[in-house]
Amino acid sequence: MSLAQIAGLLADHTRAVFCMAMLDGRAWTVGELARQAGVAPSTASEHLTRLIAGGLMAEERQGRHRYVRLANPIAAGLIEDLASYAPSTPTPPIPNNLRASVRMSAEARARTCYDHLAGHLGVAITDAIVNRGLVTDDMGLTVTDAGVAWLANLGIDLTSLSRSRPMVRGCLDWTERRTHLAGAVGAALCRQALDQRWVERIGSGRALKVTPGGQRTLRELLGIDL
Amino acid sequence: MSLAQIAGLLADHTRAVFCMAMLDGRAWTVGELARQAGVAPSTASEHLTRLIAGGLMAEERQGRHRYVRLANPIAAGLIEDLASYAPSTPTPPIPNNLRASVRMSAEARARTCYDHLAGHLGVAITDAIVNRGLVTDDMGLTVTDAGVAWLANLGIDLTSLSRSRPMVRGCLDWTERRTHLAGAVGAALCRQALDQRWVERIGSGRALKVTPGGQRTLRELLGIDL
DNA sequence: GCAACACTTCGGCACTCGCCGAACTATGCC
DNA sequence: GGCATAGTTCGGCGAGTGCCGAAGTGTTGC
Repeated sequence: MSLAQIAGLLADHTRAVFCMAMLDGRAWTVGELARQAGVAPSTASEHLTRLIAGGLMAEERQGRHRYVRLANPIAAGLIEDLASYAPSTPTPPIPNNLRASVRMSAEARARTCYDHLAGHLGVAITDAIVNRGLVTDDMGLTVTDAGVAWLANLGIDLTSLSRSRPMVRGCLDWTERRTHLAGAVGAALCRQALDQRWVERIGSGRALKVTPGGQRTLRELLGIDL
Repeated sequence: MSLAQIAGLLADHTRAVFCMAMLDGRAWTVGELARQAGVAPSTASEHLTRLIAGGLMAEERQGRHRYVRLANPIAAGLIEDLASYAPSTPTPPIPNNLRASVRMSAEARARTCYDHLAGHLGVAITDAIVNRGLVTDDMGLTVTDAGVAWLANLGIDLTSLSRSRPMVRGCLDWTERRTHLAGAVGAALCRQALDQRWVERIGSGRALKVTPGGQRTLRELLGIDL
């Protein structure tokens, strides 16, 4: 596998849609992805076979379903990096029925994006963190000293986080069309939010709901009123 | 520009060769790159126009020359990330005359690769650092606690380094066909090596020579005998 | 066993893309 | 001015790629 071949895997519109969809960290079936991208299942199947052969995705077969997800966090980071370098306006999928519409509005409020928080909640948290000077945005996002202290206060120790990925990175939010916080700190905050029950998963998807305790905590910590 | 379009820029073998060449951080002319990749100047010219239009490269015209270099460190990081995800064996360029041959063997000994150390020296330092347990290589390179202390002793404070890029990352060395140390720590070490005169630039290229003082220091710090 | 379903394989079509050489423009050197 | 050099533009060729629908495989549920 050469650089050109890896890039070639991401250089197709349909495969790129697959990758962006799978950035939520979940495993998708062939049919779901085909619908998401608007192509025939046969086409989707062939694309996924290539993505898996290239090591970007991993599969898990269960009965007549083939679940596909991103192979590892490094692959996810690669796709996030490329996506954030492309100053495109991502197009949100258009819900084609009532159930999809309800799910989408739930996801627009709060959801996970691979391993961090996205949606209105994710952007609100990011805004608050930047406005309070915990993270600055000159020449790429960077945690400030105040931010290090703030995170330590939450029980998140920067030095114990993975040093093989950026501490903070912007990730484009396709419902808000704004940047939300990704990277090691974004992931740690998301883990914290789930562990401390600031948010809870709705069903099995990526949608989240903020608990009453979470609303209180977010107001105290960051002055966020949802 | 969409994810697929950015990836498409890197998805061609010839353009990938251009990118890898420019990872040394220098500005190259169209003709140099054409020779490097083994294509006609007309082909190279078209490729470079596309890379520049896509924002990955920047150009600077001087007389009848058109110098092209990576647009910014983010683009360089993107290419490094993709390259390190692809476990390929990069092909070193073949020198076609004596002067090129001399320059290449100097570069094979020690050179810069974008903002860190490469060549025999870069790999030797990386090996020593890994062997001494300052950096581990399970699931992506990571600085150990011992490594944090060792770097602090050198005057490199991890918490003051850019938090918007990985602390350590592997970067494939095409003369050694091995991995050398990149990322924020790789860059800091390179800066240190130049500031403290462990190494000096030979001429205006990317080749470096190790000073007598540098040899002593490397032996004391890492047990490296060159 | 049979029907419904999820997925895969295959053949074929349309299209794009990379490449070259030839002709052309612009610059530098004498 | 005249010639060599660096780079660009263009037409055309061949290879590769994405797409689909039809047919086939394997699983689930009745």
